[in-house]
This record gives sequence, C-alpha cells and structure tokens, in this order.
Amino acid sequence: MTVRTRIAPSPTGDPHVGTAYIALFNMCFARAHGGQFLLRIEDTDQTRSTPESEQAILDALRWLGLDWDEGPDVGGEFGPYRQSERMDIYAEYAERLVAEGKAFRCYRSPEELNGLREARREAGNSTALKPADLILDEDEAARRASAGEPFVIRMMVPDETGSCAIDDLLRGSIELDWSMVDAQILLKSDGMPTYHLANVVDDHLMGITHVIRGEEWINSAPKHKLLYEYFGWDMPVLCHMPLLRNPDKSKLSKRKNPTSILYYERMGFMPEALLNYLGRMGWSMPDESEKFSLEEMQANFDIERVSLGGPVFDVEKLSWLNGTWIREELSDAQLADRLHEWGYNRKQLLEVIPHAKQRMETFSDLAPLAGFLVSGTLPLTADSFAEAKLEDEKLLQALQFTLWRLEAQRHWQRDNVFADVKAVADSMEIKMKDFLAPFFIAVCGSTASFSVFDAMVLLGPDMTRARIRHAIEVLGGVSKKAMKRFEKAYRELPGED
RNA sequence: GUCCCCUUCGUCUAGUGGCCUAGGACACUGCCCUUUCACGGCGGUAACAGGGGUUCGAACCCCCUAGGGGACGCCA
Repeated sequence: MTVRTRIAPSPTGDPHVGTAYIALFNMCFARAHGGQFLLRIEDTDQTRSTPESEQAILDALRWLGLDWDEGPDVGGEFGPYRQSERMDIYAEYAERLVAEGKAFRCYRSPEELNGLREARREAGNSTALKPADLILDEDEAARRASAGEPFVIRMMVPDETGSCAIDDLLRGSIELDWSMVDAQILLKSDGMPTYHLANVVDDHLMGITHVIRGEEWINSAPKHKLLYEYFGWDMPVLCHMPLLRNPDKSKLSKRKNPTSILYYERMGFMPEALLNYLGRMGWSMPDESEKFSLEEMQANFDIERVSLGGPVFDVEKLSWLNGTWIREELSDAQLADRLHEWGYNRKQLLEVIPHAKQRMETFSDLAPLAGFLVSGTLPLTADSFAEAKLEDEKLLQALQFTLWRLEAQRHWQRDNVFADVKAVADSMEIKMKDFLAPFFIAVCGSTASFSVFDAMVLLGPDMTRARIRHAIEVLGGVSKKAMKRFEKAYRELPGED
C-alpha cells in the first residue's frame, strides 16, 4: 500500500493546519497497514508556490513530528516528494489523450468562456462547459492555431444525463451527475498541468493505491475516474475526510481562525499536542482517550473510526490538551529546554535587544518592554483603547481595514507592513500618529513600546493578525450589518479594488 | 440556482438493532483540596434536527422535510 498527501503552498506561504490534518491521516493509514507514506508538493501554479513557501510546509510538518518515506522519483531533480521542473511529462500525457481523441485543444478566450457559461445558465443548464460547447468548427480552429493563439488542453467528458458512481472508503458509493462535470482543463496555456492531470499522472507513476484527501474533492472525482479510464490505469481507492471548520461551521479559514501551524508554534503549543488534537478531529481512539502520541495513534489506527461530520477546530480544547502534555509528559528539565528552544534563547534575545536597549535602565526593564513578544493573546479590554483618539466606529474601521490589508500581504517585511498600514491611514485621512495608537495597544499591549512595525515583523504575520482580530473582538466586534458597511467602504477606499 | 456530502450536549466525540434512564472530554457550574490563583479530586446543567416507515424492539436501517457545509476557475 502506498498513500500520498498532496501539498499545495498557500499564496501567503503559511503552512495550514488542514494540510497537516490530511497528512496525519494519510500517514497513520499507511503505517497502520505497513505501507508507504509519500508527500507530493503541488507546484503547478507559479503564482502560489515559491521555494520558501514549499520549504515552510515541509518544515512545519517535520516540526509536528510527521515524516514521510522516500518514494519513487517521478521525474525531477528535486527529489522524490517534490514535483520536478520537467513539467513536460504532463504535456506528453495530455498530448497522448489528444491523439486518442480523449482530450482536445481549446482556443476559447476567457471572454468567450464567460459568454458560454452565461448562455448555459440562461438555458437553465449547469454552467459546466461541455466539449460540444467549446469545440470550434474546423476552419476557425485551424485559423486560431495558425495565428498562434494560446490554447489549453481539455478532457472529453460525456454529455449524457446519467451519473457516475464513485466509491468512497467511508461513504460507500456516491452518484455524481455527469451534467455537473465540465471539460476540465488538463494542461494550462502556460504548459503547466492542472491539479486534475498532475494528480492522476503522479499517483499512477508513484504507485499510489489509496488517496485520502479533503471532502472538497468529491465533486471532481468523476473527472479523475475518467482520466484513469482514458489512460487505462488502475484507480486508487478514494477516501474523503471531513473538512475542518470555523466556529461558525464554515470551512476553516484564516479570516475567522488562526490556521497557520506557525501561529500555534508561536503561541507556544507543543507539536505533540497540536498533532494529538488534529488526531481527535473526526477520529477517536478505541478507548476514547483524549491524550495520545503519534505512535499510539498509528498503533490503534482504523480509518473506520473517522466520523463524517465536519469538526469545529476549538482552540480552547487544544489549549487544555496542551496543558496536559506540559504537566504530564515534560519533566521540569525538559520544560526548561522546551521554553529555551521556543522563545527564551540567545537568537531571539538578540532580535529584541536593538529595540529594547535604548529604553532600558536596568535589566529588569526588559520584561515589561518585550514581554508581549513571548505572550499569546494580550489581556486587553475595551478600556485599553481609551488613549486612542479615534472615535469608536473609526477605530474599528481602522483595525478591520488594516487587518484585511495585512491578510493579503504575502511578503511580511517591515517596509511592506508599513506601506500597508500607511495606505489605510492615508485613505482614511487619519494622521499616522493617531492611526497607530490602537495598533500599539493591539499588538504590543501599550502605546509605550518600540516601533509597532518592528514588533509586527518580530511577531510574524499570524500572531499579528490574531492580535488585531482580538482587539476588534474586545472592542465589541463588528456586527454583520457593520461588516457589510465596512466592506463597502473598504472597496471604495482609494487604492483598493 | 444546480449537484454532492453531512446532522448525538454550546464544542470534540462514544454508539454499527436490545447492554441507552444515551457514556466520556472541553467549556460552564457547585463542592473539596488550598494563604491566593492554578493544578488535582468529587458532583451538576446540557444532545440523538423534525416527520413518516421497517421491526417484537431504532440514536443505529429506509423515505421525506429542514438545517449546515462543500463543489460549480487557465486555484488547489
């Protein structure tokens, strides 16, 4: 048995807990059956992945204690788990399907596609574009081809009304209507494969026998099944895990919850405890114990014990669990080592000292000056913001707008963070000095601190955003109605789209 | 809107037709321990979404309804 977790770097480079969640279950499943557990990095979208964001994910998984086997090298210089630069192997497979009439070149422009979808919608059909919608007559196709227009390769799909049966390890047989299945793009106009092609080709080449992935993939399973049939390959057994949820039950997202593994590390959670908690999401030990190690989970793993309701990621319970790990599993000496390793080491001290030194008269000044860097959620109340000169609505707006802006920031460096904050201040026509006050309080816990931008950089994106989010909460939060108003105002700000 | 998945305390879950008067954990709460706060110990509040079947018997099987979620991209 060989299973594999496919990893997609997020645009911001944050390693997502959902990735670790899926990886954990893949790994336990594989190891419990004496099989292999492989990783595969998704690298087909150049706008998303960078060497740094890929490395960040691998590091985060290792930090959690997850390890993977060295699988077959599917074609690259980057090792077994990493997709190669030799993307041409996918083009070859795509062309093979074209030659066999199982895929076709599509020269349609984005505008044409929108028009076609609109037409289908108006006709009361699903918006799934079918080959019949897309294929141009021979003359036009030849014209565009000779004009050198960009094209993609799409797969042929049935235009019938029946359904496709997909077998899921946990859910049994699922019937999906062919009407919902569009002529999926296999190869993009830049020559890169989409997930669907790369996924099938890689899995075949890597000898994958079981695929455990998120529930969000159920709907594309018919495409994958079709591709296996087209290529004449054996299809792996599919298993779709429930999705981790926000407290409001929506799919776990950064906007509503800290989702980055880095946040939990920064917050001071033990990797063992975080992994343990992830293992309790939708799964239970046969004896229902709450605290267990990765080894224990593997030893007792049974995929049948996965429950299908989407579990809400509850930081409160995670905190309790982490507490039990600290108290029950760590000797005093071990805890000292962990603390040192975590945030009380020379390297981290050297990062703070340049900012703290000028403000110190005695060594004991350091803790009040820099304590916020080794804190989690700051103990703030609405009164904490009394010093801020902004009126309530403006204050919330300033925090919310900046938070949105920072959520989109992909390069967490001082200049960029500064530019983001400044941009919002300028567009709201608030003086920087007044604008910054609430951020000092939200991020540093006080207006008496060194540069809030340096603080944000030292704290990292996840902790910074979590603190701003927390500030908004203690200030009473933004009501649904106000949120609508804010979103509108935010869009209308100069410099925002 | 269309299709798919899901539905046990507020949350994570046990439960695979009789062991269920539905068990455990977090949170909340009462008491004990304690110079305080925690930790720990002992209690408490709290759930089978609703309606129809099947069955001697249903949280569990089937159907309908409702609710939640997901998918409908040259993102994964």
